[in-house]
Amino acid sequence: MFEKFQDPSTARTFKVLEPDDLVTRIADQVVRAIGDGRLRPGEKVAEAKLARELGTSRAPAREALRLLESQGLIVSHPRRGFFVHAYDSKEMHDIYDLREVLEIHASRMALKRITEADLARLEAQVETLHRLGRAGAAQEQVAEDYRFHRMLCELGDNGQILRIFDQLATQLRAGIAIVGRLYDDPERIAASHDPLMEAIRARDADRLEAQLREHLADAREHVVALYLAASVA
Amino acid sequence: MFEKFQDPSTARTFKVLEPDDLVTRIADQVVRAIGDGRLRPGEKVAEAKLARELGTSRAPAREALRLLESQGLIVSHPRRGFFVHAYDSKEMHDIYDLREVLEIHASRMALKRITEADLARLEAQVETLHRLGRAGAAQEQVAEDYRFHRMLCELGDNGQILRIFDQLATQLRAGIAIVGRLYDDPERIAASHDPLMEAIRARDADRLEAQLREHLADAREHVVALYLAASVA
DNA sequence: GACAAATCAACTGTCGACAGATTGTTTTCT
DNA sequence: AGAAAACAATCTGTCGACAGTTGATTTGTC
Repeated sequence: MFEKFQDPSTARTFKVLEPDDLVTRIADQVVRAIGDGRLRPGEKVAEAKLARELGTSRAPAREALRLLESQGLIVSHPRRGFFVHAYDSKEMHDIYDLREVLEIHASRMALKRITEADLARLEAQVETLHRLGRAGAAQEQVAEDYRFHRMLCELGDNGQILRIFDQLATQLRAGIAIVGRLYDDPERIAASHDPLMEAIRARDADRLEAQLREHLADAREHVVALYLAASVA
Repeated sequence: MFEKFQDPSTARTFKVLEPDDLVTRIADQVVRAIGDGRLRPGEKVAEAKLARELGTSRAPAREALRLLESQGLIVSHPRRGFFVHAYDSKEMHDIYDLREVLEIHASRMALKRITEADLARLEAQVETLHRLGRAGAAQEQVAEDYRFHRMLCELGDNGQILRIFDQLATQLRAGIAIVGRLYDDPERIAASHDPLMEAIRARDADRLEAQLREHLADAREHVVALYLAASVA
């Protein structure tokens, strides 16, 4: 359900043909609905209604909701149904806190083994951010921003960390979309990645850690504030 | 499905009555089966067969497997079924690596706010470990060991980290049970927690970090080695 | 008019069924 | 005998159905 953030580095001649995975597609619909505000935090997501609207039976709809529940985006109350997780500020804070820890650890590992080719890919990604920044394409920039950070985690070469990163990313989507709509300065966002790249290029782990902390603290502030505003409104 | 590791600190007069959650109970059965070797890593877990044997319909069996999949204990190949995740040594290493990062971070946070009452609870838990060690009750000691580490994470007061810790714990159960059977010196295990407690009592974060690294490296070594032995055998 | 009981529509948990896919086995052909 | 093809058994993905709940609405009582 997360194609945008998936690994583009695996060089294959042919793409693996996924049998149309109904569950994944339904989950994707729900994530999207939450992302663009059709589903508000706290709102009920009835599996029966969801299935009816999508023209499927309840079984796959239910599975999709369970999947999202396991990622934290949905919560369920037995016999009562599924609801969009309404994060409070503490929870949003916790998510970013965890993200910070993971990303710093992964990137430290990454610096130990990063190749020139990896560096080039990261540079290219930052360049993409700048391009989207100049174009003012905030929505897409958010996705590419995540991709940059995901690449960094990937280079850390720990599958579990990558798995959790993706879970966090899913949870943050609710906030991301909002931020994407409201961020006023995409060029600043792009520019904020330059110091990270410098530290990476210099292979200076301590500097990178410091920069990441700053970078993420900034993102956290924006997302938390805007997410909460959207929840209440 | 994880009662043993759940938070015992929440003081309630009455326990919340969970409606008999079939899914949870089925998942628990599967975890247990993996834990005590009835299901081997890599083995197929057919939802149809599982449902038949448990006397339920396929729907809840399927959901239980999906749940475990989201925790990483089960993997699924579309249209082919579910299988017990056969971890390789790299994956086991990754799990412990992540666990180390999380636990160190959580316990650093914990030290900042730990109260005398918390300290007493931790001490009591270590005492339990010693008691079980002297009794040679390896199996139960493993569970209580986890509980100690979970308490530490809990004191870090980050719900996300706790959530991930539980996911990791589920994944490690496969290895845990084996270790529980094979560990030769439960008293040594218990004793290995003493230096941790000392660092905590002294509120010395750096010392605690060093001790945790050592402590976990030790556990990792045992679990990885024994898990792999069991997979091949 | 406010509150409690009765009513009702919609939903969840679970089930059994069916079509198509997959795997393992038997049969057929070379 | 060995490879290929046909077959059988089993399983997955999806569906529609039914009973028991839940939350909302209406009705009835003071």
